[in-house]
Amino acid sequence: MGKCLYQHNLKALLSDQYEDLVQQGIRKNLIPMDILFREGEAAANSYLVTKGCLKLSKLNAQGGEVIIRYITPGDMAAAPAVLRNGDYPVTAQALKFTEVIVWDKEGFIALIQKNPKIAMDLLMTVYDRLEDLQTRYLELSSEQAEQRIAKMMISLMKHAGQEHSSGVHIDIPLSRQNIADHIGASMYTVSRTLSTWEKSGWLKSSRKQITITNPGALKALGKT
Amino acid sequence: MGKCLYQHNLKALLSDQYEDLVQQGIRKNLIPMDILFREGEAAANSYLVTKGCLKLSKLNAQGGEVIIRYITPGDMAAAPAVLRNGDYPVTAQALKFTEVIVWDKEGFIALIQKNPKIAMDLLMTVYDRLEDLQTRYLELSSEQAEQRIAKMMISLMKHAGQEHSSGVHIDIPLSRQNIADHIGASMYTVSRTLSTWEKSGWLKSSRKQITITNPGALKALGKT
DNA sequence: CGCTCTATTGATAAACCTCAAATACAGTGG
DNA sequence: CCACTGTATTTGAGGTTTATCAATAGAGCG
Repeated sequence: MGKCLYQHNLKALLSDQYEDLVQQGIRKNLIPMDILFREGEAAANSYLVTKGCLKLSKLNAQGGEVIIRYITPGDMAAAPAVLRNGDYPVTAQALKFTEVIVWDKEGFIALIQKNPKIAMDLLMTVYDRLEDLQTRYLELSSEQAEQRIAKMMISLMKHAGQEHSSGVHIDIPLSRQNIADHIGASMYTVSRTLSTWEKSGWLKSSRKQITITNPGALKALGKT
Repeated sequence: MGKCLYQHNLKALLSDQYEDLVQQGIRKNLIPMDILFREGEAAANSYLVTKGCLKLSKLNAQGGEVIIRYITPGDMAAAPAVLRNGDYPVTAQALKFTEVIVWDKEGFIALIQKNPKIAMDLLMTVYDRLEDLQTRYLELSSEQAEQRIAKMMISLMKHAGQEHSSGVHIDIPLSRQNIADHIGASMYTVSRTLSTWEKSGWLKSSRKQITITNPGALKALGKT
C-alpha cells in the first residue's frame, strides 16, 4: 500500500544509518514522567524515539490535558518545529523508561543536507500525522465515546501490542485519564466503558495495564 | 513571527513565478458546487487555489459530512497525496466561482525538482495544517459549541473577511450546516447561537451570508 | 499500616442532538 | 409581477449522551 511508503522509508533510513546517527546525535534516557520538552518553549532539538513511549499533549483553557498523540519507537518528535524556528506546539512526556536520540538544530539541518531525501520523508511523516488527525477529528465530531475508545484500543494494539497467550497486551502504562484525554471524554466514561467490556470478557485491565482478549469484538464496535 | 515564515515563502514563491507556473500547470475554473476531487480516488493532480474557495470534507460512517478545512486563495490542495502516490483523503468542492491551477503528477514533481526549496515550503505548509488541526482537536474535545463557533468566525474573518462600513463580511457562502459540519455540532445549535448573537447585535446574517459587526465580542467569547 | 494515587459506581445535571413544524427566502416560469 | 417550488433557517419540545459531583474501594509504596 502506497500509504506507508515514505514513513517506512524514513524509519528504514534512520535505522540503517543508526551508527552514523548516534554519532551525530546524542542518546538520552528518560524515566517515567520525565518531560522532554514543553509546549510554548522555543524548539531547540529534534528527537527520534528508539525505546519506550512519549505522550504529546496540549493544555486547554481550563488547564486540562488533551493528548494529541503517543509516540512509539521509530517515530520522531519536534522535527518540523525545529526546522521552522518555532515553538514546540505540544509537551512531550515519557510514560515509561524511554530512549531518544537528540539532534540540536544545527546537527539536524546538517543531517538533512547530507541526506536530502530525509526532507521528503519528513514531509510524508508529517502528512501521515495530519491524515490520522483528520480521521480522529471526524471520529470525535461524529462518533460516541464507546466507539472512540474501541478505535483507540485497536490503534494501540497495532503500535504497542504484545502478543501473549492471554491476549494482546498494550505495552504502555495508560491511566483511565490518559485514555480520556486522548479521545475527548471524561475519565468516568472511560472507566464505565472498560468495566462493561471487562464484564463481557473482551479485555482485562488493572491499574494502567490493559490486555485485550477479544480484538474482534472491539473492531466490530469500532465499525458500528 | 517565525510561525508563518515558510508558509508565506511558499505563497510568495508561487506568486513570484506565477507566469512560469501557469505555463507548467493549467488554469481551471469551477462553478459553485463543482467537485474537484473525491475522497478515496487515486490522487492524480495537485492544485493551487487562486480565486474563490474550496471546502475539504470527509464522510462519516452515517453519511454525514465533516468539513476539515476551507481553502482560500494562495492555499494548495492535494499536493502531498500526489507525491505519495496515495488517494485523496478528502473531497474538494467549490463553494463559489473558483479558479485553481492544476499540475499533474509529473508536472508537479518536475516543478519541485526545478525548485527544491518547494519541498521544504510544502513541509511547512503541511505542518501548519497539522498544528491548526491539533488546536481544533483540542477545542472540539474541551470547549463548547458556542466558543467553537466564535473561533470559527474569527478565523474566517482573517482568511475571508472583507472590511465593510457595516462590519466584516465573510466572503464565503456558508450555510448553517456548513458551519456545523466544520466545528462538530448540529445545524440547530449553530442556528440558535447565531440567532442569539444577532439579537445581541454582534453580527447580521441572511441565507449563507454573514457580516460580523462586533468582532471584539466574539473574540472575548472565544477566550472564555 | 497508613498515605497517595487510581479506579469504580451511583446520582444528578448540563449540553446538545433529534424530531417536528413553521417560516423565510431565492430562483423559476408563467 | 406573482405564484410556485425547493432549499435554508428558525424555534419549541423532548430525549440521550456524557460530564460532573460525591463517595468508596483498591493498588502500590515507603
